[in-house]
Amino acid sequence: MTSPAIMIGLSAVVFALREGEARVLTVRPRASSGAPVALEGLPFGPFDPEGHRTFELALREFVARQTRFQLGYVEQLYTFGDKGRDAPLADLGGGAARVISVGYLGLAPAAEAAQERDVVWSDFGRFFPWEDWRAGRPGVIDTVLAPALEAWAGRSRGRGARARALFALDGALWNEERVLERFELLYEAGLAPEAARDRARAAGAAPVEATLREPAFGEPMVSDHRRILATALGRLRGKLRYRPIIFELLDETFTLSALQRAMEAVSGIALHKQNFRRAVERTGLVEGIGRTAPSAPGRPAELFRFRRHAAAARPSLGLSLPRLRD
Amino acid sequence: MTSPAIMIGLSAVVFALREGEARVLTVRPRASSGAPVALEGLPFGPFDPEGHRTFELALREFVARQTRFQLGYVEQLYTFGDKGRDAPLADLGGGAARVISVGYLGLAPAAEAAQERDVVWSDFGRFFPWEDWRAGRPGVIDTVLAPALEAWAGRSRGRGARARALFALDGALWNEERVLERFELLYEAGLAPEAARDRARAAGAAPVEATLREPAFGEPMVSDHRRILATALGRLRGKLRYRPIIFELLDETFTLSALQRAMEAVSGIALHKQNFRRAVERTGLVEGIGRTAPSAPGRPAELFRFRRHAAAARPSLGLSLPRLRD
DNA sequence: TCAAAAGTGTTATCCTTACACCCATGT
DNA sequence: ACATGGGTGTAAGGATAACACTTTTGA
Repeated sequence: MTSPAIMIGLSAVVFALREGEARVLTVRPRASSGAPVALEGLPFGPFDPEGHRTFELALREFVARQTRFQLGYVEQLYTFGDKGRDAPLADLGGGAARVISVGYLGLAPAAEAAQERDVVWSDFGRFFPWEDWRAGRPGVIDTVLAPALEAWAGRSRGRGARARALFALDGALWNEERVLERFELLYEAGLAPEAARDRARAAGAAPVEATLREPAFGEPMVSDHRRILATALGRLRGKLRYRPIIFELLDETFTLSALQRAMEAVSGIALHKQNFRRAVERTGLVEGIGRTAPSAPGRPAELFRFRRHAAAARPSLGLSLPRLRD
Repeated sequence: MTSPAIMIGLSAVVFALREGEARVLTVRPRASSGAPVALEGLPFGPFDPEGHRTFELALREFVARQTRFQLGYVEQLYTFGDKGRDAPLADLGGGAARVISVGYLGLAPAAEAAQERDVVWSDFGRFFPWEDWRAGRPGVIDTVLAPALEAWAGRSRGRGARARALFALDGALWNEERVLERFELLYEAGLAPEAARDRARAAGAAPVEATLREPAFGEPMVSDHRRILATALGRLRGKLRYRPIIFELLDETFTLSALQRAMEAVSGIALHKQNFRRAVERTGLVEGIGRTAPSAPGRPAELFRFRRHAAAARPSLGLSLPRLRD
């Protein structure tokens, strides 16, 4: 018997800011008939060992092809290889290939050219409604998630403790970086729609589409793309603190408020204005350019610029996230 | 024309403490004749998509088979897929397969069963002699590396600045986490023996063995294993600060000095005793157990234990690294 | 009694947090 | 003038870094 083929796929999580909000690039795949299918996914492409010298080059190329723009910052996230998760292009070549997908995080500057059809910028709140705490604790946590998780935990001490720590229940503190663990908990608890789909598929049943969906659990995505997205968001949030990475999302010049709004949009928490500014100043990562931003209601704000050479000297320096409220 | 096969390989960087020193598990491969070949490598095994449900299970299995012991903590590091790097098992199946290797970091407790022949614990100073600053700035940096890097940099401002920042030249501060960047710089500068080997291979020449080697550049390893090792060491050093991960390397009970020595061995820097202890206490991650360590020269030390449940509540809490000298 | 390692006290300084307040512009 | 957002001062508390010192054992 011959060993089954392995395919390598590349998945890209591309973040950018649009109108001050953090967005992800998603693709609405079309069935062969031309009709759009229900679920969105991440830009995804096969890795061709013949044509591609490195993963990163291959990724940049197919993202450019699918979305018509160039990525800036790119970093490898994780390689997903579990059996049992749904693999979108597994039967592309005719045989039943095992797909290993290498996930990448990409950051794009705010201003971007027009998109292709079927490639859209999606607010990530659609996929993780519980991750945005900028306007305070999201209601869905207490109204939907907490009861559902409690029911799942039952009398298991371990499950209960995990749920409480991850979703800030019973006075536990919110940790914005643990995006992946939260999603995995919801998956494990069977609350993520993907869990039911994968179970059905494993049992050999036809894929069940559009069962009644509770929006509080987030929109599902194709394959394990929501897991890859969660990995990317968690990684990016963690990196904000110790890499000057937020500037990859901003324009050449920006106001301090725009910088703060960008940090807030990505991290999902509200920041304390004065303390944030002081902390930014101390890092020496930005400098004022003596001009002010074009008209807006209120006092005009000074424009700043990222000091790339200062950052190169100390690449393990990010911005602190002074929380506004507890 | 048919697409060439892809093989997935798994590489393991397994760290443990032996006699207070940080060691890596390395394998001395044997040529088919039975004679040992020159270079060591990491434990490496092919991933069989048929037999293995997940990468991690496959990794644990083949490490157990090659080394006769079980891993504790395991985490994925990075997936290496560049063409041009040497791939050790590429011709196993007869054809010229492209090998993609998924690197893993594993941590093993100090006490371990006997090894197989050809599997040895190696001090990582052998591979990175410039990474151990516990006894002060390593001499090789100024005697060998600095001049060699300077010659390579020539009048290039960028190269010079990178070399100075990474190797703490001209008063720049040492950053113990940037292990990979330092190795990549040496590789790029052609100072790592692997660079010459890979160039020769790319040019179609027979592998050159045992050219005159400067020990200050570190012992080379098979394939790109030294790069994987550098990735692992850098990742582990970074993680010490924000995950209670050092305890994976210690016994059930340990003295505070042993804890400090472990942190020092991994991070490669000397720590300030009192400030380290105060910082450890503040975290609440350890508790005294009221007993003292068995006899040793000097005053007996109290034994401590890792408080696993305290760590579970705040998994993003590591130990600080208060430096002893600047 | 002395070497060796464990363990304690104390201070200056810096960073973080949390207040409350003033400034410049468009309408 | 006033709403709107930009920008500043200051003080308490905690963390860090840098000192030097005492304690308890085995040889």
